[in-house]
Amino acid sequence: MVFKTTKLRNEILKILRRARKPLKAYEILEQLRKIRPNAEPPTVYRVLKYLIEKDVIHEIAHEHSYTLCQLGLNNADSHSTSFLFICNACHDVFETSDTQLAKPLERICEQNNFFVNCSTIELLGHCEKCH
Amino acid sequence: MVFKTTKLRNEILKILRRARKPLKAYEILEQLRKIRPNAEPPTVYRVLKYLIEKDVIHEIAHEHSYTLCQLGLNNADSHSTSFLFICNACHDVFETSDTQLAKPLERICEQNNFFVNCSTIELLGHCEKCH
DNA sequence: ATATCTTATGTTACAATGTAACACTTTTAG
DNA sequence: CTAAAAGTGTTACATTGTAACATAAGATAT
Repeated sequence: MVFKTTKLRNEILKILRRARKPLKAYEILEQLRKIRPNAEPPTVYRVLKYLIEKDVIHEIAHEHSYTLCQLGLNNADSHSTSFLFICNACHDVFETSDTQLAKPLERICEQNNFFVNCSTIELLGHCEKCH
Repeated sequence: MVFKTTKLRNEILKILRRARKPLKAYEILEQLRKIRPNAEPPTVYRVLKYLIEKDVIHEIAHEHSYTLCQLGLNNADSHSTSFLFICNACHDVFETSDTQLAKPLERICEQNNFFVNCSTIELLGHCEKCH
């Protein structure tokens, strides 16, 4: 699975990197239009889809937002699992990873005859500040 | 956390039960209109929100759909974790639960000072048929 | 190097999903 | 019984995402 870089993809990655937090597709579009004034939604969504497939970014489904995978690992490193903590109050998201969950998760999938692609797990609740 | 039943809520629960699969909000609305012809989106979304809070149904964020919690347990039973297997190909969803993940998940949350509400975990991949 | 094929992007138009705000009704608690 | 709270009706709209077709850029073979 080769990752092919293009001008547009780099621009969007740069926007996500600069943001230091998850962005919504239309927030990315807004930024992108500063350098590409006639950008439209499909421009953004197509790149997002590609970057998700390549495990470069995560979709945060519960928040309709997108963020760089903050960890050095990607899913080639199948011995770790990514967790996204999503605060229902302030909507902060932060990512961590753990190596001890991989085995049991693998077992659960096997038991259920399921073949996981992406084991980024979204946990909903409250962060320390909002608790 | 008391669950209060009403006519409307029961109607929507019945629709979800009959469906035997996750439904989208507008699919629920469509069904509901057969008995409540002037139902509107907020009617559905408000009930869904309530039922999610009460852990009676799950939102399947990656699919924009909603399903009855198929398991006898709810989150009062904090010793088990729900998993939703979502097939990226046929979009089938099925639920299972596991008791061995609860402890390590708890640890991860504690280590990150995070207070989980809902630990229903969506796993994306392919089901046996589509693999 | 050029014709061809594939991948990426531009563009238009729209579909699908979800919510704010206010009115009205029903239920609950004192 | 009355006031407050919870639930529902209704309108209007905001947000999120995509289909479909056109054009451009990059890769491949001869």
